[in-house]
Amino acid sequence: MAAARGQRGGDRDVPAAPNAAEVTMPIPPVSDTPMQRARAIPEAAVARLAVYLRVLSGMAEQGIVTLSSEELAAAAGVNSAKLRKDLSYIGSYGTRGVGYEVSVLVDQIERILGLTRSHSVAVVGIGNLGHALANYGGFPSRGFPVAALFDVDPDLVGVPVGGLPVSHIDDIPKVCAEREISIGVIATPPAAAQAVCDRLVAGGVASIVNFAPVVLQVPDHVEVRKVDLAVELQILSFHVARRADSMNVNGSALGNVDGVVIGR
Amino acid sequence: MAAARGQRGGDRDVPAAPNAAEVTMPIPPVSDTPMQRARAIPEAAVARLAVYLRVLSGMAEQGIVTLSSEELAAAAGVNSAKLRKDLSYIGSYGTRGVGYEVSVLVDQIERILGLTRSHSVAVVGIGNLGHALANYGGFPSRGFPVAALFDVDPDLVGVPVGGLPVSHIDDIPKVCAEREISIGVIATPPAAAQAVCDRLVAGGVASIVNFAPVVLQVPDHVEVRKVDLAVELQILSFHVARRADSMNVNGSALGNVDGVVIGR
DNA sequence: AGCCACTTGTGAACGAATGCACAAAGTGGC
DNA sequence: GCCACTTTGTGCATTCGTTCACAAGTGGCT
Repeated sequence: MAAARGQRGGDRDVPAAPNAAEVTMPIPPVSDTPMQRARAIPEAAVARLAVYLRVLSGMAEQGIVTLSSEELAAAAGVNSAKLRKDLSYIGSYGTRGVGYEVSVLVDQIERILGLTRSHSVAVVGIGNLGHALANYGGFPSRGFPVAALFDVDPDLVGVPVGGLPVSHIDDIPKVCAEREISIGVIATPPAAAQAVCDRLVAGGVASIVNFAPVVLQVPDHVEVRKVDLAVELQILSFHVARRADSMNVNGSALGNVDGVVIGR
Repeated sequence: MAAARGQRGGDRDVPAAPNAAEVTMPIPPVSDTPMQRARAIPEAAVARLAVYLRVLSGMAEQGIVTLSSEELAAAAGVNSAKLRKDLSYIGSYGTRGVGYEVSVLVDQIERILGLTRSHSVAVVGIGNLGHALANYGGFPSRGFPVAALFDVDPDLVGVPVGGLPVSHIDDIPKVCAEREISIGVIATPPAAAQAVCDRLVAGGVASIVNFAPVVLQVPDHVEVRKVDLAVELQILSFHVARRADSMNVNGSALGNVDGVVIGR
């Protein structure tokens, strides 16, 4: 509804679909963390920081050295106050009257997001989606090398996909431990997802991205992020219905019979 | 951190990267909406309703007729109070002392989410991901028939993918209008995304799912949901870093040298 | 019929996230 | 060296979302 309307999450996010939560680090009355200022960064802000980082990388490539919160906010699709607040969670790296230096922000956001180390990723389920993920060049370049692939299909095991041979899902715990996988991506059919998840956890993986339309049950120390296209579509559907309703209510559905509105 | 820990959004909630917002329908002092009670349903609740719907469908297939909020909540990975509140937004369809009838809930959630009509989907960008989406059987069966495919590549135009011939992206506005596409899915490389988005909008599409890692600029009446794997990975990376930090702080990193923690 | 055990639906308290508005801090011009 | 201008960083009010806790209803049992 705001002027600068961006996108939502998925909540993500939530949503987008956000099971809200603070990322507070209780850190009892122990002194303060020596380096890494990093106190309580709201979950939502973390997601946005990742977006800022991408926008900033693009800016850096274009040779932009300095920019104001207003400019960055516009490019990231958020309002400038929110942007400044988000940045303030990670420290004070701007110069009043001037703005921010792109390279500094990039460095700091990378530091906070833990991108100074690289995190090996395992993809489980080499179907259409798994293939796409295994071949996608965007991750290795951003510090997320795909270091293991798994599938049940015996015909697929051993076959290299995107330069990496596929292993059998029974070997998930062993291989994950060996290759120090930190993030598991589940791209299997729904029925297999929970079993795969359990094996990933057994292999020491504590971070999972789940593309399967299932609610995974995991121990407390494991973090799951869900990506569910069906849910996204249904959320959009809801808003379509909402819009249609409001038109019917204040009468005069602007000439659209039912369904898609063509004009505006 | 709660006991029943589920997943987050992609807010996409957060998600994932959620630009929070109410779904309030101002509906001035006009009487009350005649049918469709549907007043202000929080964005986050809508995302969860979609999840409940999926869980409930599974239950229905298993022949479950009735269940309590507690049971459904457990299966959906949320706490039961939240679940009941979410359901209360759409009306009172439970029976005190007994619980909910699965089929009733399914019907009502489908009604609220606008799933009584089907919504035609267009997929733009028939690369690895686009292929996966075009072939994925999960959407048609849930009321989201894929009715158009687009790509720039002339070699691909005309070729049927998943039974549907690919059209050229220049024809997006025309084809979308003709086939009454209500949802566009962008699966192109980042550089092409904004142009594709503009054409979808020109074709009357007011709901977009964007897989390209770009912030799309759209007019106010268009709704964009972003699905960004890189962001998801970075959020997980953040939490990994957080966890590692806290271990170093209260001393005694349980025998892990640096990086992945194997035990627990 | 009356009581008991159970489960929903929701008011109200709490907590998190957003947006506003301004003081603080720096720059460049004169 | 001072002033006018710009832009950050943040306290505060507000809005949005989650959780608690309990009254109100329902079915089963005696």
